[in-house]
Amino acid sequence: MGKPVDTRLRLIRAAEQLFRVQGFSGTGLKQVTAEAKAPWGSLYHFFPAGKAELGVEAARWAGAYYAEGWRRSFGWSDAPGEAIEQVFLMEAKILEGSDYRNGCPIASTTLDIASLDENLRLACNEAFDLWRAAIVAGFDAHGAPGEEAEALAAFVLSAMEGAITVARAAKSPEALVHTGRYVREAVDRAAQTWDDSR
Amino acid sequence: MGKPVDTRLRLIRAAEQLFRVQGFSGTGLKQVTAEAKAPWGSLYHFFPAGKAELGVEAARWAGAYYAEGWRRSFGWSDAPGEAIEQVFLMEAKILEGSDYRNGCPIASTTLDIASLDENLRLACNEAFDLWRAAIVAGFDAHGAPGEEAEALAAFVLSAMEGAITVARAAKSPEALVHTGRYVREAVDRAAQTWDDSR
DNA sequence: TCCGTTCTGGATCGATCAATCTAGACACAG
DNA sequence: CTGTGTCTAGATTGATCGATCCAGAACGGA
Repeated sequence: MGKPVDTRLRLIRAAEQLFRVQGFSGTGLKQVTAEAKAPWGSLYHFFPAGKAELGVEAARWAGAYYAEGWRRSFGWSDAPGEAIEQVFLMEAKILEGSDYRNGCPIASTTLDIASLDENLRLACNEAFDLWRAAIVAGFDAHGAPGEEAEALAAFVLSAMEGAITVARAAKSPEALVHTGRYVREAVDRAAQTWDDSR
Repeated sequence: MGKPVDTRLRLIRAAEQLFRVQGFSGTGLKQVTAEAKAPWGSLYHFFPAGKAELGVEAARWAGAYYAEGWRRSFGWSDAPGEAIEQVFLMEAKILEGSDYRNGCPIASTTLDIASLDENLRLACNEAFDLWRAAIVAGFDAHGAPGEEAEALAAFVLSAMEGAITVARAAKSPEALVHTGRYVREAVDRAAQTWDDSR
């Protein structure tokens, strides 16, 4: 049982990485098996429904993995605004370190195929929702009212996704740096009204 | 000369519309010619370098077209923050009216191919830059300092692009509504410090 | 009118796509 | 040992991809 699960996970992770660079439609299944060093036959053994099923699993995996990253990030600072700005700056480092190839697999899958495949759209939405929930939890811990936490988290997530897109087109961290600063200010300003009963 | 220019433009606009829905890689050239009601041979007559050249022209067209939209939007209100929030709300209406298919052609092209084709990446960056410049001009008209106008415009553009992406995955205008409100507050707060010598 | 350029309309190509199918390797149960 | 189900390995398929090629229609100037 060690090998099979391993191969399945390697396929998912390879797909997720390729989707980040070149999107869902731009990624061939042969490329995925090559990247994962997995046999072609295994792909349809683990994902009988083919590419769409692999895409759903890749979205699920990315959703869970990066939600954990958001959760951890709130431990970086007592001020939620500062913690979130650090996420923007860290993302800028990741992009720079990959020559601006390493984007968001959920965003690229959403723009490629969310309008054509309802299952994939739902999987992408669930991933975004996990991230949004992780940000909401970070705000809740600082005593934010539920409604404001939800709206603010949607704003943080949207700003992050857009800044990554613009930064990749420009091959420059500027969009992430500037956006991170304004997002931080918005969060700080909102947090001033919360009763910080940590 | 009427017909040829017309066919060329129809191909560009058909490509731009299809890229919005299903991305660059997800769009076939045969689909473009069908949508444009243009003969297959004309495609390689007007765009000898093929799909990449068509993508560059589509990005250029969208860049110029929507830059004009940003410029007009600043006429909607004397307060730049309010004008920008209106753009977010109008975009929400556009998405709702197209069942969340009608996204941003530049964003989807960027995530699909910017890492693989340098010319297309530059074309996408130029489109984003035109939009950013249009927003900067709107801030300048209200007496914003140049450096702050640039940073704030990068933030506005990033937030808009990301909110569109998240809204499409969710098939809901919420991300655009919430993000628009926080962006408006950030712009209003910045604008208070400008000497409005209109 | 005639000629040359521009554009159209498809046939066609090799490559690549996602997907199917089968044969055998392998682990484990009895 | 034998039998059974899981996973591997890759050949193969039909469809579709982007791209090439060419014959001829349409147009405009001489």
